[in-house]
Amino acid sequence: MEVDDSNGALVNKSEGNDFENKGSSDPVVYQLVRVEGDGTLVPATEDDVLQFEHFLDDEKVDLPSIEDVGHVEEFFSNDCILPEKSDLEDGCSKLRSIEIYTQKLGADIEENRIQSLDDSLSSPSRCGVAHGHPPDKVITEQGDNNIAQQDNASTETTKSTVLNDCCSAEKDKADACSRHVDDTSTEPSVSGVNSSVPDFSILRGEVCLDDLTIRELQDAFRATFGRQTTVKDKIWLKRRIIMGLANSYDVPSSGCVVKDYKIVGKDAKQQIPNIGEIPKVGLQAVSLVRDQVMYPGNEGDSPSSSYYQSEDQQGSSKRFKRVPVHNGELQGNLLARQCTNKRARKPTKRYIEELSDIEVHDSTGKLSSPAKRTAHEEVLLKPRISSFHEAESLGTIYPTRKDTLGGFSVHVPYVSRMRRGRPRKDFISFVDKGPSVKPNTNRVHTAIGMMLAEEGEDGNSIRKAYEVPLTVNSETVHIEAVARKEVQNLQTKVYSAPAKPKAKQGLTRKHHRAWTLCEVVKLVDGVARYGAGKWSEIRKLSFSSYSYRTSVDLKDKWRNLIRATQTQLPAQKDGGCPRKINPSIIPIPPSILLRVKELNELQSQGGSFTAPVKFPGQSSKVVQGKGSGFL
DNA sequence: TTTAGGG
DNA sequence: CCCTAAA
Repeated sequence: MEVDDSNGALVNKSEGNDFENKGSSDPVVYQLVRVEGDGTLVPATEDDVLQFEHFLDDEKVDLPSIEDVGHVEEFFSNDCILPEKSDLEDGCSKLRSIEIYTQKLGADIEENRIQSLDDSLSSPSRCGVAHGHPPDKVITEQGDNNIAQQDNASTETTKSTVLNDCCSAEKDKADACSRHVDDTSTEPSVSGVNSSVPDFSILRGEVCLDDLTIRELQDAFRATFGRQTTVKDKIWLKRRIIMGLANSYDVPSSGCVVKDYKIVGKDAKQQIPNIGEIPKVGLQAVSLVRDQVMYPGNEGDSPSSSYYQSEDQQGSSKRFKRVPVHNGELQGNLLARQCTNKRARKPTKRYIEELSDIEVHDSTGKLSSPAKRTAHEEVLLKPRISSFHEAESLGTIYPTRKDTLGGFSVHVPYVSRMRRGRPRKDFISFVDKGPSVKPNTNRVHTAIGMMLAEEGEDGNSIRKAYEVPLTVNSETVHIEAVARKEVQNLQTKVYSAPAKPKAKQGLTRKHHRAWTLCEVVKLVDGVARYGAGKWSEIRKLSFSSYSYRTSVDLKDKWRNLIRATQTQLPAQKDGGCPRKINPSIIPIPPSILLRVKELNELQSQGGSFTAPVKFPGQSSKVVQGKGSGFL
């Protein structure tokens, strides 16, 4: 069931059992396990256990309400405990409770899922299944279930789960409508809302694809990959879905059951539980799943609930706090969090756009903003291949940074410099379909990347090359010219959207070039001659030989010089320089700084600009500065 | 395009 | 250095 992208985790491992109900007496114990990025299971640490412990306190007090589920979902999507069955002999009832709690969470999440589905109901064919079962009922029944389970557990230190095979009668209980929903979730998801007992078939990660119709398979495909498919080939669909679920390309096309990341034959279900893989922790068995719950998509709004977060433990633990928040508030909180995560920034127009984008999406009721925001955060935190799926499923495609060019594996959506405007559907599909679809383009892509990776003679070629197709750049070195062509090719091929001049992609950063004293002197000289602010003039006349210095650079440098005069000079007067002196950095000669200061004061206060007048005298000073032995 | 200014 | 807004 679990879709693991990069560093996430699979969800659970469970022995196949078909106990229909809680009456079962099969001894089951739960073990706390952390799922590492590579899919291996590691025994949970004390901290992990503690993290979940406080859930027990809340458990009976306030069960998550529908308003709460947004948060629950958030929690669930990040760090999940899911039941794991194994043959350990002893169990801790506390942790069992945790597991139970998770069950509730699962059910609640499902409720939420369906509710949001209902809210944003775009397809008339969908039914609000949640109506059939008021949340209270579900929760209550869950509670009953819990009690029974706990009793069982406390007496025999065993636990019976209510796991059902996905093809079992449990599923059949669902009416046609809910069935549809369930089917859509032939993949990582919590399901079985309308039944009083949580359907763990999905949680267990077992999926029967054989019984699905083409339409259902297509739904599952969409849920899995986040995009539509028109393929009607059942086998193909099955393969794709399973591949998507199992991250494997070696998949049989029929009779397959996705189980614990493994594809097993339908009949092989009863076979060997890979106990060996499960490190036994003294007490119990719970599988701690981080980062990886994918919610089944339903008619396009799937991505809204698919909610990946990759944050460190600290960040995740924050999420455990179950603060009852209304969805609206939740949005606000999350938004605020986003703001705090990002560097504080003045709300420029663009920023406002970004924010309002979220709002817009919210207003659609599709709840796509969380996912989008997630993508934002995630991208900033940790590049993950999965981002593409997210983005794709959102219908919003994030551009990637330069490292993209080497190949798909290094595509890193870079949101903060995100392309605005319409999503590049083509690009995503291109990415998704992989090299086989458009191998030519891919090769070109790579080739360009490699070519551009070579630094041009002035060190700016990379950047320029990328900018060229988008802006008009008069300076063109050879490599740039070639690159322009190719990149434009790419643009038309890959990004079918017309390249707006403004749609610059901050793919690369200009090669940093330390300012030499000579340059500084020229700059100061130029300022003295033409006046501060005439940067383009200074550049033309004084920096003609430094093609890599733009007028903006000059302006920035001058600003820095001004700052230096305001800080460095007094400090030098004080005598002691508290900071370590980096020998590789040549301090700007005080004489020059002094002149900068003079120029600045003169030009800023003087109002009427008379810089040229000062030129001769300053020039001589510069000579002095040069001769003062700083270089 | 250039300049000014925040990040 | 980057990114924008404004001129």
